[in-house]
Amino acid sequence: MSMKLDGVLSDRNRWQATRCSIGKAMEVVGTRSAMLLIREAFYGTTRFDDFARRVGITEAVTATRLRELVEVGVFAKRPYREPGRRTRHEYVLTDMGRGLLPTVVALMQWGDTYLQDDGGPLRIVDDRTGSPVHVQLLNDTGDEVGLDELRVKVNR
Amino acid sequence: MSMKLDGVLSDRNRWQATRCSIGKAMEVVGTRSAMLLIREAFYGTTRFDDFARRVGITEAVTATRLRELVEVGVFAKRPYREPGRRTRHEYVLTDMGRGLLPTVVALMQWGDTYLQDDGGPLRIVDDRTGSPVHVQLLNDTGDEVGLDELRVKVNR
DNA sequence: AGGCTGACTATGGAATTGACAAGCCAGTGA
DNA sequence: TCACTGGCTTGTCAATTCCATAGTCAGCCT
Repeated sequence: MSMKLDGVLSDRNRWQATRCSIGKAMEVVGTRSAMLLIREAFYGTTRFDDFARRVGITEAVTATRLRELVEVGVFAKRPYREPGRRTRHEYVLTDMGRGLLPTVVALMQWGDTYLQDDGGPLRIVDDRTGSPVHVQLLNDTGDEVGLDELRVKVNR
Repeated sequence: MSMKLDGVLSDRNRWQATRCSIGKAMEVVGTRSAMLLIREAFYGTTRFDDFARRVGITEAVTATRLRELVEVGVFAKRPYREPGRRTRHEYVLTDMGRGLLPTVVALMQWGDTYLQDDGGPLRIVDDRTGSPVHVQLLNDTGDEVGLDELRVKVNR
């Protein structure tokens, strides 16, 4: 009922997950506001006020979080000018930010399944086929892999 | 460069994500300690002391977090008795907890790619084939779907 | 009876997160 | 020139998260 630990990892008392990517990731996007801002960006939002209003957090929190996320490279801040308007900045996801798509969809899928009575308010589908989209663990040949078939190895 | 919003959702100013599953999920597992405890459970840890020591958080935090996670149903607390020992409790992931596997692996994969210099310390492989495991967004026919091909619909 | 161990609980303090409210500033548009 | 607006910044306050240290408690072992 758990992953298999390989070689030197097999005695869990003899190693520490000091550089754990999960821990590092949580320090960057491990707040509600950060995750919701990223969700909102996936929905197409790019402007400060829209972020604050649509996510439902204060402008102060929005400013702080966006600044941090720009700093680590999840968002890029780009100048833009609507005709007859002065220059403003928009916040767009970088490659790094877009790399969070599986995480965000996985979280949403989990929330839909276990925290909502009715499967959740929204559904994500493939625009071409209309079929529902879900997050899965796959091996190289495209087969789904379950928890019991996972093995943790030391990299390299 | 973002998801498509369907029908009534298409004007992002006319609706609010009040029951957003991502927000709800983040309130349950949106702390570093919660996510690391769940990671640790995937590695096979079940006992209080082991959780605290291996994750590297204090016993106080461990107790609080495990209590909350048992309450929401991510962990189950089960009595066990080793021969010649008194009864203790172990913490095991429920179905709900195991449902977080894609989220945890997605986070790890993202951290490995964008927050580590060398791809991260650990690697998860399929125990049967030895091939690396990764998280992907798939439609019903098993084809990968990118951000631009996603459509958000109202559930019903 | 007394010690040991695993599993907590309690206390205090620092840092982070977030709400609410107010203020500021650079252009437009009138 | 003056109000307005989008886009922030600042200030205050409460709650949460985390660390460190110390203490408790049940029952098994001797």
